[in-house]
Order: sequence, then C-alpha cells, then structure tokens
Amino acid sequence: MSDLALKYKAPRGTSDLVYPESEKVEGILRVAAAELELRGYRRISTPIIENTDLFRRSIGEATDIVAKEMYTFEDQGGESLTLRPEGTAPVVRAYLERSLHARGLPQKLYYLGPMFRRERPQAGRYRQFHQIGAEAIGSPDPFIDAEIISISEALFARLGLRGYELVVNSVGCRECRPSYVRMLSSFLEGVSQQLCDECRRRSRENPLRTFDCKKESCRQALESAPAIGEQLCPACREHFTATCGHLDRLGIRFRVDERMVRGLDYYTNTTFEFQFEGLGAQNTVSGGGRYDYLAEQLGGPATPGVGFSLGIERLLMAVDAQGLDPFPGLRLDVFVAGAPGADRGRVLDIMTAVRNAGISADSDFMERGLKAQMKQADRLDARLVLIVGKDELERGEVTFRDLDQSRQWQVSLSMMMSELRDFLEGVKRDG
RNA sequence: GUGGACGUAGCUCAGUUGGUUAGAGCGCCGGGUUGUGGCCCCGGAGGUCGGGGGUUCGAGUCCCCUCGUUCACCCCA
Repeated sequence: MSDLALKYKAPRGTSDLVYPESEKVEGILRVAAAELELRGYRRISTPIIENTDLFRRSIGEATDIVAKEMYTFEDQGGESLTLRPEGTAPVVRAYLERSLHARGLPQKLYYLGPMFRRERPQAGRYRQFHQIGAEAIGSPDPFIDAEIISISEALFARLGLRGYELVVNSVGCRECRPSYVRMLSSFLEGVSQQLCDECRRRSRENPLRTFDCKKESCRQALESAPAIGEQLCPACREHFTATCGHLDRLGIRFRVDERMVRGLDYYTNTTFEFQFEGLGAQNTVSGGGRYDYLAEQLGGPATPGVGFSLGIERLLMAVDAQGLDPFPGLRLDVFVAGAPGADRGRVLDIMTAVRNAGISADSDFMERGLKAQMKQADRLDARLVLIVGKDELERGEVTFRDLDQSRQWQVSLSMMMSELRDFLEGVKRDG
C-alpha cells in the first residue's frame, strides 16, 4: 500500500479515533455522563442532520457559523438539510416537537456527539468535532444557571485538571441589550479613527465583537467603552448578581468579564466560558449561556433555557497537556497459546470457555509458533497466558503463565476456571 | 477566506557546496531456545524521497505549480 499514493484519506479537519485514544475518550465520556446523571440530566439523541432553517433562525444569519461554516446540502427531495454545527437548537427543537414540557419542568437533557463546521483546521479546531453538552429547559431560576456552569467544573475536578479560568458575563435581555448596543455603537463611531479595518467593519456589523480584537491599538481605543454591566436592566442585573452569588456558594471561582462575547445570537443574560492555559489559540474548552427567547424563535411558546457544551477534543488536549492519564487502554485478561503438537480445537474450546465466563480472552489467528504467540500476548498486555500443549493435554492440565511476574504453574483442566477467577481477582486487587 | 512553516520507510528523523546501489533508531516478520514474551544477538520485508513540470550531463537536494499537513488570523467547542 505504500508503493501507491493512498487514494482516500480522512477529509480535512476530520480524523480517525483509534485505540488507545478511543478508549481514553470513552472513559472521559463515561465520567462526563455520570456527572450529568448525578445531577438529574437525561440523555437525548437528536439527528445529525436538521432542516437548514433551524440553524439559520436560531444561531443567527449574521454569525460566521451560518454565513460560511455550515455543511448544507439539498437532498433528493429538494429539502435543504444541514449537518448540525451545534447542539442547542436541535435539543430545543426536540423539546418543542415532542412536547417535553409535559414531562415536567425543567427538562434537564444532555447530549453527546459530533458537530460540523467548515473552518480551516488548527490546534483545537476541527471540521468534525465532538461535544458533550446539557440543556436545562423551562426554568429562569439563576440556580439552574449556576448548576449548568458547575457541571464542567465538576468534570474538570474529576479528571484532575488545573490551569483554567471560568469567565462569566451577562449580555442582557431584549430590553437592555439593544440600548447598550446602540450606546456602544455611538462610542465606536467616536473612536473609529483609532480602530483597525477589521474593527471598523465589526463596529457596523456586530459592535460587541470589537471587544475580542487582539490589537493593542484597538484595545486602548476601547478602554473607555461603556460596559454592559452598568447598562443591564434591573431584572437582568438581579439575575446576574444572583447567578454569581450561587457560584460563590458552590465554591466555584470565576472572573466577570464584561467584554466576553459569544458567537451565537440566541444568548441572553448569563454567558460563560472555561478557558485553559497552554492549549494554543483555541483555549475555550467549555462554554454556554442562557437563551430565553430561543424557543419562541423556533415557533414555540416563550420558554427560558440555559445550557453548555464542551469540546471533547479540547478537553483531551488539556488532559494530555497536563500529563494526566485517567483512563489507560484496555487490557486483555487471558491469551490462550497453543504449543506445537496441541490440537488447535482444544485451544479454541478453552478460549471459548473463558470468554463464556465473562473473562476477556484472545488467541492466535496467524498459525504462529509458541514464541510468536507469547510475543503477541505481551503486546496485547495480557494478564495471563494459558499454554495449551501436547504435554499438558496428556496430563489433563494447562500451564498458567503470569506475564507480569514471569511465573508459571500447572493447573488441572477441572480446576482451570476457578483458578483463573482467583488469579484475576488477585491481580485486580493488587492493582 | 488570508498568512507562515513543513512534507524522505508504519513512526521519529539523518541525508555534506546538486553526483550517481537513499540511511539510522524504533516498530513489523523470522531465526538464535526440540514448547515460552519483555533484555541481547543475527537476518529479512518495507521508500517511484507527497504529486506534476522545469533547470542540469546528473535533483531527495535548485525553481515553479499543485496537493496535503500544521500553526496563526478570522471565529469558536
């Protein structure tokens, strides 16, 4: 295969997840799901494709995601479908479509799976990436904002992660945000001479975005820009204060950054991000916020909601960067090796018996010699090798070989299964 | 979409001012042990030097194009 240029490769920005990394990811997802379920969140799986309009309406026509990053296609029936670029809109759509409100409020749902955005890949950014996220739909209570925020924090703690910062902000509601944006716009007009071209464009199209310009000149020009905190209406201010208070009560450290902007249009009130050190330019591992008008925008009744989503690849980058290895790869319990002269059928019988007892077992499928089989067992990191040879079979025994200790002993076939169980229990107890 | 860096065996990389059979380590396969892994020794397989074009007597080495990877911008998980 190496003499020909490979014809097919994973599409740009996508990748294959192969063991042991696949097992590590599986482990992380299990812990994440456990943290969610611990808090009463239930799993929801929505389709990977949705009607294109769902995303246009919810995320916002002017956002980069909708304007240039969606994988959109027309199916044979002429319907415009899009590979989901994010998880919240589909969940809210499902909530409305399936009348989940009838099952009690709030509906606490979590999801897990691939998302698609057509961007230029770079560290921590892929065209197909994976998120685990949760939505609490139906409650305006700041307690639930704090709960949503706390989930990522709990997961990071479980994985032993450090070196991150939680940044929170409030972007107000449909009453106070527009007047703030107008105020900011007129401020930006005043300083437009000092802004870069990019920021001048942003001042027109999405004034809040000027805050994330990295150029020193722009940052200086924005020093005296009006802050949203002072412009929030009393209700929003109260909501934000309460949310922060609840975070304090939960013992979660955070920083309020009134200039933090998030990319989706549907956010209201609370927004937040967990940013990590040492991950390169894409350092937001988890983020989210409140979206109190989203349900109505999708044609449903006014329904408040809050949620977050967390990037699995970025989480994994952080885990690796910090040298953590919370989920080592799978280990095989038993390798059944056939020594020369042994009936391979008997080897198969033994392997099958072991597997039927719920103990993982593998054997040789390359018709190799014993030496090569031992090597294979070592490579599979087997806890134990059962050597089945002519001598053993004549005596009605098998040889047990402990690869870690380099010890071996004989066991009669009748005692094999119980000896096996004892051995495995022993190694597992000793670690 | 824009910019930079890089593309030599499965992996990590060497390859002198262009010089003619393209190397190493690791990995893989086999042997050294008539039935035994990890260490050691020996052998083997595996590369049209990303692809195409050009310059040259001669190009992995120079030039152009192209594809890919990667980092950054934009933006976001």
